[in-house]
Amino acid sequence: MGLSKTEFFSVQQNDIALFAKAFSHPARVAILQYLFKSNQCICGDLVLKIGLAQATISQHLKALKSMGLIQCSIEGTAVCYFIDPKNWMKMKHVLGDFLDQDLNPNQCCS
Amino acid sequence: MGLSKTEFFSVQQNDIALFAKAFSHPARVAILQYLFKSNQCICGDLVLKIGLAQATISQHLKALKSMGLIQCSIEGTAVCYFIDPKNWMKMKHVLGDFLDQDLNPNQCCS
DNA sequence: CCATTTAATCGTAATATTGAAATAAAATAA
DNA sequence: TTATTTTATTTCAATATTACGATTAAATGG
Repeated sequence: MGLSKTEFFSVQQNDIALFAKAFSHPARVAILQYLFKSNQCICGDLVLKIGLAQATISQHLKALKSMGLIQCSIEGTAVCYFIDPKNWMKMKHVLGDFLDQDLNPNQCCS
Repeated sequence: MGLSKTEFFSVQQNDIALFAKAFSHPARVAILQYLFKSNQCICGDLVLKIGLAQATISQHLKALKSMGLIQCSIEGTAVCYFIDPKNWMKMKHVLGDFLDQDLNPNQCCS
């Protein structure tokens, strides 16, 4: 039905899925990498850098902002975006704990 | 248009997005967590454990398999799924490098 | 052979995502 | 005020994802 049954899952499982969704589009990955490299940027920088339309970049920025991974401050006519360090760390822990699961050494399908 | 412009992005950026997409649904997170805990399982176990329909679980398993994160072996009428340790490690490195980016200590939006 | 068990696939409906043109909004500059 | 710059929003089209009932397929047991 196109609607995830989130009520079937734990808060942690839904959190992992939500953070992963933030990175599930290469444009959002590119935006975050650019923000890490340049420390901050405006929407127009990303339009030039990435090549997607302004409306599209703005939409991806809105998505990243609503997930809390980036913040912005208004500077005249420009809007300056930057990584939210606190939520980036939170995301790192949530996803890190999941990725760092180790395989059980027991034999499989015995 | 509903079609990601993958050609605008690097192989690495697309890889990160593809692996993240594997985790972007809580059912797939739950499946992987269960596989880590139990080492292996069959589709029917997950149907009971998670509560989604058999066809739905089967679809999520197919997605995880096509991304290389899990493998399976046929055991009579059952199909036994397990984590692919090699690709799990590869994914961990690809995503880990991205997540471990550090913030530049310089002042933002100066 | 036929029934049972288990999973994959097909078909379909509902919803979400992606992309961009057009427009609106908000701040500044002249 | 008017023009310019920059970004956000609206709207729409195309495609993808999620979910599940129904069916099919494949192996085993009787």
